[in-house]
Amino acid sequence: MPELPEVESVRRQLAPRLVGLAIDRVEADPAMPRYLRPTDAEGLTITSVERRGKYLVASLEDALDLILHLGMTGVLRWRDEDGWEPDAYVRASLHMVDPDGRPAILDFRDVRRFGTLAVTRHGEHDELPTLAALGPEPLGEDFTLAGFAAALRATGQQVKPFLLSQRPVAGVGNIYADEALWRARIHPASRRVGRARSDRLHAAIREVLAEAIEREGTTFRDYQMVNGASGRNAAFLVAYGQEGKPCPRCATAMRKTTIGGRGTTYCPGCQR
DNA sequence: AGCTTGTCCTGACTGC
DNA sequence: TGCAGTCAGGACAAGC
Repeated sequence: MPELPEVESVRRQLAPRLVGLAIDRVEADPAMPRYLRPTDAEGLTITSVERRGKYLVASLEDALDLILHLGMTGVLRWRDEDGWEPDAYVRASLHMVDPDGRPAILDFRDVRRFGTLAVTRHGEHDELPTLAALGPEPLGEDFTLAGFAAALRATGQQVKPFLLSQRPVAGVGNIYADEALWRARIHPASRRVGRARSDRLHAAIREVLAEAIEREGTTFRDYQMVNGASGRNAAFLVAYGQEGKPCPRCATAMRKTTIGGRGTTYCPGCQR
């Protein structure tokens, strides 16, 4: 499940090679309802490859954005490189030509079809409501203690589903929500998060995401980078997927439950 | 308007 | 061994 650290790791591998290339042709499964005008990218040069939350946003000539969301199982691979050959799960491909004249084909493999591929006018993301309403980048200066505290105070939602909504902060998914809430000692179902706990959660989100980026993401099952490598963060998880193991802080057995319809692992001993 | 629930999707896993 | 049922969770729409 690619979250911010996974998408950032992909972006860092992708950007140096992609910037400056022209997209000659886009092959995309026409049956995918979340693919919006992908062929509008044809003939246009990529000028930058940025990331907003879990979205990859490539700027194209003519003031267009090429937006890619990896969904649950999305992976990008260069055709016939690093041991990759396309299979039945490739839903879209970008056909380009490297500066040396060789074809460069980027395949988008997405087993569960939850991914998004869209071309929009630059900055006009109303067709992607979560992107349009996306909260601040957690590692940027717009993610402030006061703003985060105010957002938590204003909502009536449980704290974990609120984080997953992408509105208080961008890029936190199920893995890093569990990790950050554990680190901040906050119960994931809490509806009242005061300033002290809000500040702890703010710091915890930044820490778990920054550490995961350093380790190039968490590979639980599907996630891999553009060269096929796995992330190295899975061994450092203390909450997500750690049901039954002793809490590293208080030794209580980690418990799994469902909150907001999502599997949630937390420590009943020290997350209140 | 905002929160909650259900839906999509398909491979992996569980239990009989 | 085979097969049905369940689970996983991104975003988002429908329902309350």
